[in-house]
Amino acid sequence: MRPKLNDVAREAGVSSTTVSRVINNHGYLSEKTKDKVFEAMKKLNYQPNSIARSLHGKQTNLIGVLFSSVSNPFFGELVEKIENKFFKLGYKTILCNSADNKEKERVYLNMLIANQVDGIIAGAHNLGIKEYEKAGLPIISFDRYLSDTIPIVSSDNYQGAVLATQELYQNGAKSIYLFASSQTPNSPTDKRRTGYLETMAHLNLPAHEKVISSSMASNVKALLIKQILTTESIDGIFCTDDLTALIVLRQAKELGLRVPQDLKVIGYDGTQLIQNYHPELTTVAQPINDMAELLVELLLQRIENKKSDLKHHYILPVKLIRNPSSSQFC
Amino acid sequence: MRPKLNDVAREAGVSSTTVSRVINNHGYLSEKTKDKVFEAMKKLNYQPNSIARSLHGKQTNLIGVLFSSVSNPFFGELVEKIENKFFKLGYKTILCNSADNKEKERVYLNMLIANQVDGIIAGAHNLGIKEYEKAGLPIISFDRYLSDTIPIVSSDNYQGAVLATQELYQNGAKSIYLFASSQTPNSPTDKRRTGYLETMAHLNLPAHEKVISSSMASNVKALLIKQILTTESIDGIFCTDDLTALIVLRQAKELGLRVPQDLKVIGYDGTQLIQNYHPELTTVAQPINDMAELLVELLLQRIENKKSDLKHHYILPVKLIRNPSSSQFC
DNA sequence: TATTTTATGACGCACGATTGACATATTATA
DNA sequence: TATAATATGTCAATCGTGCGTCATAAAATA
Repeated sequence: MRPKLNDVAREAGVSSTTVSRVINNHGYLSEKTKDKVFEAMKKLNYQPNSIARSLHGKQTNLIGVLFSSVSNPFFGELVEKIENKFFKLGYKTILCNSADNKEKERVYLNMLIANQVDGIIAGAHNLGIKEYEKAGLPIISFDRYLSDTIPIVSSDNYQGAVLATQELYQNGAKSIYLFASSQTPNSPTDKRRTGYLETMAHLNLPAHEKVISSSMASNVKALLIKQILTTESIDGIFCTDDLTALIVLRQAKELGLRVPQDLKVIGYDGTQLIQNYHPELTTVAQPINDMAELLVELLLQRIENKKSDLKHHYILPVKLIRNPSSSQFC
Repeated sequence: MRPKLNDVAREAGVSSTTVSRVINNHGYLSEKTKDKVFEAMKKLNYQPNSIARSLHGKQTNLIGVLFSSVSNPFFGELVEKIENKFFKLGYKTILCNSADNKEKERVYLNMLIANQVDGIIAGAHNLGIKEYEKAGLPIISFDRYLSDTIPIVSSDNYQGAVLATQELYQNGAKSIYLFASSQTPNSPTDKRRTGYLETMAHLNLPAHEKVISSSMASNVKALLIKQILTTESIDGIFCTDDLTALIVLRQAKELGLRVPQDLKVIGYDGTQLIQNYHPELTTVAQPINDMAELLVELLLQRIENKKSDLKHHYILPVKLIRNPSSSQFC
């Protein structure tokens, strides 16, 4: 049996009240008793039961972090940053991978409520608004509209798409395609789409969109992309995520297309993984660290002061990362 | 205020005892009252407070999952699988990224104890054995020895190294190097090292080891690797992780070395990410899903039956994944 | 009709820690 | 010395649920 507060009291030869006071640094305490208590705690290897504390007080210091999948490097890196920052502030992170499954997301949400988490970072969005609202918890959303009262943190998807499209154009591409990973309105990809479309219109170039669904297996993606590359006349592609861009590069290579001479490719996300292991890929980097920082900060503000009025949408700037070796693509 | 059991009772017009009975399906209950109660629960959007339940009962249904970093794709994929499997069984996962920081790992461990987790999957190992032992909790270790009482799950690191080395040899490599990501005894990398060394000895070939520390920044790694490739005469490299292998491939390309004619490279881990986006890399794939499955299953056995005698070491088979396009490397 | 089974309520303790109200010492200060 | 500040103890309530014990009543069965 794990030692309890009373055991520590007995060991230290003081009352349980005193032990509690020492732990919470509450009221008058002499150095002597403090030392005695700490020593007893150490000797018994005592850890206050935070379940019991949570039941009494209000906070559990638990945060629910809900994303579709940490095996996607972008989310993996984001979640890691979030987890780190919360940890430094004394919060623990319950990880939830919804796998883009509505039912799973609902069950997770209820579980988080049942576990009295202090707040939620929502990065998986298949549920309706109501479900999140009825949670009655501080929530910050990553990159998607949930409701008018739930703040959103995202990078500047629109501007990122503009940058990407312009970059392709300025490097000589004329037949520029968009390879989008989804078609959901309200999704970040959709704003990237808008940015692309408007830039193309501005440049008086015809837009071409292809959906490379993120739910497809990568070999299916590869096949589809290969087919598109052979059928259509393309000299520039803006992929709404880096992993798709990698497939494009590979298929282009297999088809004997020279990059960047014949085909220019630009990705999106700019994870550390891509920057480290695929520096050849020009990409629009989201400020993963800054976004994590802001998500955490805003959620804490909401937790500490429910009515603190936050802006509804926080948009952080993106950064174009060019292939370092010359100004070329790939 | 979140509704409590009493509120549901009032709403349903029954006693709180009855509500508790309905929730826990305990004792005699008529369909009528059950329905009334469920309806009231739905109406009030009631979720039993699992904090309170945990305090009363024994289990919290929380599992601590302690790894160094989920932003590493291998751990990301493993953690995701683990989380999924636990979720299906009604357990929640507290994610801890120790970042290979001893102090952080210790704080995390204490935090998990304080939170009364039912058990721990330990995949970050910088602490001494004692700290884990004094936790007095069911623990299963991933890939490293912690103590005689803590079971280990790992893939067959030795055999994987043998396979890798033999593969290089059978494809004509004679001057085969080991690029190891660390030098820690007891670590999985060390068993891969042993496998390499013994195979080389068996083949009557001289062994060459280089440490490419995982703590190095990737551009530093790249520089170091480039330097090794230019200085030494190498025609085969066994990297103890895939990401390092990717750097090797890139540097080889930059140096004009033809792969696989001039240099054969083989990696280790075989994540879905690598298989999907770098099918050209021959690698030794660890059975990520099976390992996750086993870790979860063993921990649950320990939780349900403390004294259940498990084997001390479970070694799962690895699989060589060759570049599908012909039998070539890269 | 007598007895068992089924269905519900009322009550209270337990889980482990926090906290406030009071009481009582021991020091320190006026 | 009288008063205040400091230091500790006792006691009890509280957080939300689970569950055992009793009691009671209706329905089902003997």
